[in-house]
Amino acid sequence: MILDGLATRKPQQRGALSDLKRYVLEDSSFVVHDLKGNQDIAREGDLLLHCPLLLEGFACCYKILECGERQIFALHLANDLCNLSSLLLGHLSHSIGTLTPARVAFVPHATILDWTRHHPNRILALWRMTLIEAANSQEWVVNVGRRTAYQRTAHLLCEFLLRMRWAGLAQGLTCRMPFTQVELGDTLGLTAVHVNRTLQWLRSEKLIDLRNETLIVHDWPKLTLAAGFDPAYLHYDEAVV
Amino acid sequence: MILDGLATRKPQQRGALSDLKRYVLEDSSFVVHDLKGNQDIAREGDLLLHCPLLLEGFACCYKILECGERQIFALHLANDLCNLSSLLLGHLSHSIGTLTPARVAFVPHATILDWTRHHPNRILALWRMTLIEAANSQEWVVNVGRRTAYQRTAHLLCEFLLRMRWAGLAQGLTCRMPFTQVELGDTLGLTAVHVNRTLQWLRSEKLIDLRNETLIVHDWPKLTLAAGFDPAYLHYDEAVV
DNA sequence: CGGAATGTTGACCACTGTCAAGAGCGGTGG
DNA sequence: CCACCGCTCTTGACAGTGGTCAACATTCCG
Repeated sequence: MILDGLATRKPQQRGALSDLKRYVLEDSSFVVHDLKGNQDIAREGDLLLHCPLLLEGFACCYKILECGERQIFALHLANDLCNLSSLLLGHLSHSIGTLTPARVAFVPHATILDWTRHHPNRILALWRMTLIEAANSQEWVVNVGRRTAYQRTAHLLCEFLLRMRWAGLAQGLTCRMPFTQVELGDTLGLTAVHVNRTLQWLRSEKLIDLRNETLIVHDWPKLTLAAGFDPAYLHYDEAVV
Repeated sequence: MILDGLATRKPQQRGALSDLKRYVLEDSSFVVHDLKGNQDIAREGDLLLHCPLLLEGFACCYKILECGERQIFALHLANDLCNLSSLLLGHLSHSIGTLTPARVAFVPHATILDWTRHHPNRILALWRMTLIEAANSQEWVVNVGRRTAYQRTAHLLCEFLLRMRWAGLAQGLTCRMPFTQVELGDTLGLTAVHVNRTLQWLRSEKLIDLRNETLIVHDWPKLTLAAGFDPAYLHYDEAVV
């Protein structure tokens, strides 16, 4: 049943990521930065020696094209590890930036590697996390490649609400969503003007409300239907949280 | 320099994947299937107990929408391991299918896990491989989200030729590319009709030729320029091949 | 040789982008 | 406290990229 995903879930620590987070916070080798909105955490081409762990706020992964256009392909909520690829891959092939004021812990690679030492399962947990991110990007290709603006926008809202709920950051069908329409456009592969039109359409259909940085879903079943949303790709049950 | 990526490379075995392949072929626990074109290797929702290793031919990862449209988000050449996610993630969130007649070895998860036993670096090599795939999907989001049909098509051709070269499957600026325009459309998020128009445009600009299942690039610098192609996201230097 | 799949072309259309102007809103400084 | 400025949202007119549909050509293959 399509409502399954909305089943109440304990937002508490339940997996490897919270364990890693505890480990990191005990160690004192990380640095915390308070950033404003719209600031880069890391840039394409950078050679990172630490992984950004988002403690508060919202961040995203993006690329900028020659022509100056931006495409966001991943949103990060509080508690997300924003980039694990630098652990193994060398130069970043994308940028990472904040969308709102944010608090970011820069965790040295060495700390993460220490945490995995003698615990093969922990490596697998991190690997699993990157696999889930890959599945997310793949769904996003489908979204941008084959869905209309209306479906695509609905899809983003479904995904966002669900992730916020899982993170314990939603109340019922309501959650904070403090992004400008330009930022939503950069995520959806649309212009801000068209995001505006699409949101109004979704509102006029009584599916959602998105105002004052707050998302309210009025009709989850219809929204998921309109979006063609199937949360399987989020692999929540297997997530490391 | 943008031509760097074209530097001649030894296509031979040079990394973990060839090592894994050798290991697998010595073991006899895998099964080889000969498939026709357009056949599924695995379907969304399947619970795999083995990883498909493509020995010959071309395959792809894709999803089908409710409306029946297909989006391909990854192409696989001979020697590619088509899906590592089943090793850690349970039910497949996408389908895998052949594009041409193909020979596929189904390698039991256990065999792969055996191969990693006592070799932590091998786990990292596989993990790195999945990270590179994730970077590929991310670039593809940018492609589909922000580039025009013309740029996007040029980009696919750049990526494809480069990967074929690295796999030792190209001669100079020529390689096999036996896909229908419908399949290219499913990859590019375009209709077959528009793929046709776009390819003709690229041909009229003397950048490429794509006929008889053969891709010929006439002007690599102009093609990469038109595409805004930067091969960094392919992480070739770090690939496990 | 004949039928199916694929490629090609043209006419037409609509989804989404572009441009421009104005409204609302919050922050800052005089 | 008010004026002003900048950012975001909103709206409308218009344009163009890419989709749809349909017919026909070509290639492939049994």
